[in-house]
Amino acid sequence: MINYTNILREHNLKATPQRLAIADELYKKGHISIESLYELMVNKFSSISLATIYKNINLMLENSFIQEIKIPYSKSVYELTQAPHSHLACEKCFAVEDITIDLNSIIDIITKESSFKITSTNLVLSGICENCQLG
Amino acid sequence: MINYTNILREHNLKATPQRLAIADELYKKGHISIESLYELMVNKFSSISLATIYKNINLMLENSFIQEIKIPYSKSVYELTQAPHSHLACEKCFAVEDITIDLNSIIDIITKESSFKITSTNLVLSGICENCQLG
DNA sequence: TTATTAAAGGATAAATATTATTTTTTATAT
DNA sequence: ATATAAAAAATAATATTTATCCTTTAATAA
Repeated sequence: MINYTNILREHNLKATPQRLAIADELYKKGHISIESLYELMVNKFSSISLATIYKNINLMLENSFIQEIKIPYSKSVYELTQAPHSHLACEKCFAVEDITIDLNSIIDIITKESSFKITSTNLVLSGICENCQLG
Repeated sequence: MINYTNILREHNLKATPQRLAIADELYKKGHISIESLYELMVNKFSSISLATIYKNINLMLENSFIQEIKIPYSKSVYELTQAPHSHLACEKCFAVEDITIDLNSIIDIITKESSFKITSTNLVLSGICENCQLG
């Protein structure tokens, strides 16, 4: 179990128990939606407010402690900030997996062909995950 | 000016004046958010209801007449359904451009390396558009 | 054409989702 | 240990999206 106290502080976020719990859930689950996170947090802090979830998610986003991943035909999920990577989104069970894909060649081509200056990439590949292919 | 009557009907959508106007705006603007679309439509149909916008957008999505594009740190925009393609999103002026990128090699690699069955791709490249680089 | 009918639009209420406000509590630096 | 700025809790307020109900209309066929 990782202690996120210092990592939170490095992102200018006070290390409150609620935030440590959010970080811990994000670490354990990998990707969580707002509503799932709220349900998980209520188990740990019975009196936690939904507003606290939103305020923390927004602050964590602003301070780049977490990232939002927008999924087609589904709700956004959030993850701890890591090295840039892409995502696999299962259309059946809505699970989200990380995947590292080298997009540099694509960026190079676009940079040469157009005048658009790319600063970040967001790639979500939708389909059916291994588990759902079996069932 | 394209007449979308038949195209709407092919998607099992009645060709009402409101829908023809929505199609026309999507064609002209390329990508529009819900609120922008509502503003544009009020100019043409002063008594149009916001619910009509939502109902039509949802129906058009269900019938694949349009697509939703989820943009990082911004609101979704909608476009007429075309051949699959990717998007360039300007972080400054929030304009969205279409761009055709061949992602087949990437899909092939993932298909070989993992058990995930990819059915569609969603790539949004964020950055600064040509216009905003000048200003 | 006109009549019929299922569907769409308008108005508005209701439900969800998100943000703001106020007071109480707490993490952190001194 | 104390002071203080920030966070949490408890709402209230907004914003966004969907549902409802009644009226109007597009599509179909006689």
